[in-house]
Amino acid sequence: MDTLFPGKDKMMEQASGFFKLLSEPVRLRLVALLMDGESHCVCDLVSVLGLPQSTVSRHLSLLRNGGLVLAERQGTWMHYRLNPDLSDWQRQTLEAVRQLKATDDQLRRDDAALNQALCSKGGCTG
Amino acid sequence: MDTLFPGKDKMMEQASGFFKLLSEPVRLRLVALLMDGESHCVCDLVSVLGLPQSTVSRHLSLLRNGGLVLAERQGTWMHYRLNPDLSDWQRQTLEAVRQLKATDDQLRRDDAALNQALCSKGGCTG
DNA sequence: TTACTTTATTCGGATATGCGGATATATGCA
DNA sequence: TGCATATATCCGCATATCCGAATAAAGTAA
Repeated sequence: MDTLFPGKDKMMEQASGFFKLLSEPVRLRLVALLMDGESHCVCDLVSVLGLPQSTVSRHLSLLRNGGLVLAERQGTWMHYRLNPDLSDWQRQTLEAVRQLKATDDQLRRDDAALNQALCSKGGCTG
Repeated sequence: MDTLFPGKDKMMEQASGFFKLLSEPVRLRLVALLMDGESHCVCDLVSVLGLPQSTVSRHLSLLRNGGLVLAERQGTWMHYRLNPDLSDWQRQTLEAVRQLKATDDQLRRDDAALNQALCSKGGCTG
């Protein structure tokens, strides 16, 4: 079941579990990518991160399990997006991540790569 | 040297490392306690958390190593406090923790216990 | 059904993390 | 010096975490 927190108190567990989800570079990159408010399929995320599909899928599964993201099937594709119903302190933490994105090279590269990927698929300029 | 992040990219490492520090219940409780803006000796923190001194000291050492808290010797005692010079996104994250404190039973109990401990030492009502 | 695409899960192994008793260090004081 | 207090570190051990190739599962279309 991919634990990421076996059993502790209760709310503390939830709180530290939330931070634990963000404490892994791949997951932090994924969350940062999903902060554009859109849904994205696993394949796009895989191509942006440049990591094995199993790795990305596993981390997405953990994020989903922790309630940070939602998943929705659309045909063959699974689309992930941020969970809009987070608690206040969780939302505020994600705002901190948004601020981090402004200065972190890796996260900015990821963002650019995602836009690039979406362009070559759908056509960009709207 | 107590790793808590062996070697990765760079800023990402710092960012996820920051969240990793908060992802451990004991450390989260410590950070929450130190958010009163005061310095506290290890012994007080030990008595509040009700955990072995070695455990508390080890976690404080990790927090210090990660730049989240500062330590200052005062005679026999070592006083820990939050590092006031954090980056914006880090400060915002701590604000989220402050919000969490408002609703988390464990963290509130800790706060009460700390005040209690300080009272029986120094005299309270000031 | 078969073939193909996308995603999820399994598996073994390397590494990281947390624990807490025991011990080492540091400081203060007589 | 010797003793007491406070803190840091060491140590072995249990558990958690991560990786990524391989495989399974789910959907689509012929």
